[in-house]
Amino acid sequence: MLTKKKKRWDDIPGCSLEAALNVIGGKWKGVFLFHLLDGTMRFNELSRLAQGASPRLIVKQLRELEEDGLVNRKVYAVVPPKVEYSLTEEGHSLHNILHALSEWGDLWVDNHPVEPVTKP
Amino acid sequence: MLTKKKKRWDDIPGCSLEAALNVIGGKWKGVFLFHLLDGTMRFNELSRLAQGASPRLIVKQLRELEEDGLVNRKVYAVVPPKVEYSLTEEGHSLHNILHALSEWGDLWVDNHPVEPVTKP
DNA sequence: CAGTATCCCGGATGATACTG
DNA sequence: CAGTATCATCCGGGATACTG
Repeated sequence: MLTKKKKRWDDIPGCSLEAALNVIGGKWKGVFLFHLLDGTMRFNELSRLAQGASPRLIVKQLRELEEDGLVNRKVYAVVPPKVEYSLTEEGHSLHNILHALSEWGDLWVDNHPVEPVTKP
Repeated sequence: MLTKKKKRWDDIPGCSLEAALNVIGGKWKGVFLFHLLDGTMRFNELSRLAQGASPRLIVKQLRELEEDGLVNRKVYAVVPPKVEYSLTEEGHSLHNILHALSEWGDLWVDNHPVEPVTKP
């Protein structure tokens, strides 16, 4: 019998670049990974980063990052609950890429001012 | 009066990293950009890279890349039609990032073998 | 060759409410 | 605090056919 887990990158088109983007490209994944570079964070802190996102989505993104081996989830058996998220070694291996993306995005945003443009 | 163009990164959460991922994160954008690093390509060549994608999607991705200033589209007034796509300077500025992503993706895929796993 | 034009679906995301 | 549960929605993307 086969257990075939549905992976988001099942459809790898032979291109590892696609795989990479699938792993870090989720809605808030970049932001989470980037901020986790600085240390562990709790669920609430991450929530605050993802302004306006519902807990559901946040959990989903974090679970996927966990499944993909980029993030650790440590649950403390206390009440009220406490859960800490941190990067795995593999997660930290994204350090350079995440910073590069951030810097590139910075420049790009500068060079591509968001319209509106006032029209006479 | 204001003209407000709907941008895919309208919802920038203050994080330039998100912006970057939104720009290069489309289904085939990474692949297209990566291969365009090596030179200009025609529509058909790009289509072949995106195995199984419908022309509609391909056009859409290319148009977005064009709008975002990463890709040039040069139309030759000949018949049969000939259109060449190439990277702008801004597109080329992604060189390092694209290669880094590709390499990282390579490693990651190696370390995360796709199931299925045979179960006794 | 390099696209358009339609129709359509499913997964990704949102909103709201509830709980161990 | 850190989530689940449920319902609703949106739109990225697929399939197919047609054209200058």
